[in-house]
Amino acid sequence: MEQLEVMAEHYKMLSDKSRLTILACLKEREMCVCDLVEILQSTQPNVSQHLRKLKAAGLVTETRKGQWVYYALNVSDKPYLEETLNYLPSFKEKVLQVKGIC
Amino acid sequence: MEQLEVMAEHYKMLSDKSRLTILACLKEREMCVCDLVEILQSTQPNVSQHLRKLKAAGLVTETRKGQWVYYALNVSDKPYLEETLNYLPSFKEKVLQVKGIC
DNA sequence: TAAATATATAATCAATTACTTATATAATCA
DNA sequence: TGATTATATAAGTAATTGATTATATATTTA
Repeated sequence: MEQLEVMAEHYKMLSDKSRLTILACLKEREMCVCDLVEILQSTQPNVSQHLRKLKAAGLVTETRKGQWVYYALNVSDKPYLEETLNYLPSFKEKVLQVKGIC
Repeated sequence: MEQLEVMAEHYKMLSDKSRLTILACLKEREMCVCDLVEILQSTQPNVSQHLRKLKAAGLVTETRKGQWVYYALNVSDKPYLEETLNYLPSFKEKVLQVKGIC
């Protein structure tokens, strides 16, 4: 797939409020699904499906840790994404609030 | 509308290959619809509709010059877009090729 | 091993999307 | 003024999207 198509696919990942929120949270630290369900105030399948898309597009990586699956941001090789994500509003506070729930 | 929603809407404008191409061209200079139809190898209504969306989202401005309507990039007040658009491949050559057709 | 917890997947559905074709509007020119 | 050129709008359509509900899988713990 050519460069513009890849970029378009990546930007599509940023074109949804839920996914932007997920990415903003993952900027703070890696998080498990239930953390994100809590922050997004959404359902587990909904969050899982957004994470699946982000993973398929290569924007996040997945690591199972026992019962939990942690997702981490993976944009260091995509500078046009990394830069633009720096402009997302901070979710530091909300991320701190769910710290330790899981 | 809140910040994340606005950003999501803007990124949605970048999530389509045709619109990314249009934006890459407008980085070079303002262009009329028929210029862009030529470069995109698409139809006039198709290009017009993409431009309408870009205009509605505030990413381009429109100026009629006689018979032609010129569109120009309008992202200087959206730094998270301006930066990321710098990573688009250059369309300088293709833009030069259509110069003077209209 | 059975129950509980965390996550993934599948099916469904309403809404949105990009494109096409046809037509309307606007400006220029003969 | 009528024809031509440039652009916009509208209607139709197939494909995609995000969300929901139901169910399956995987891991831990009692």
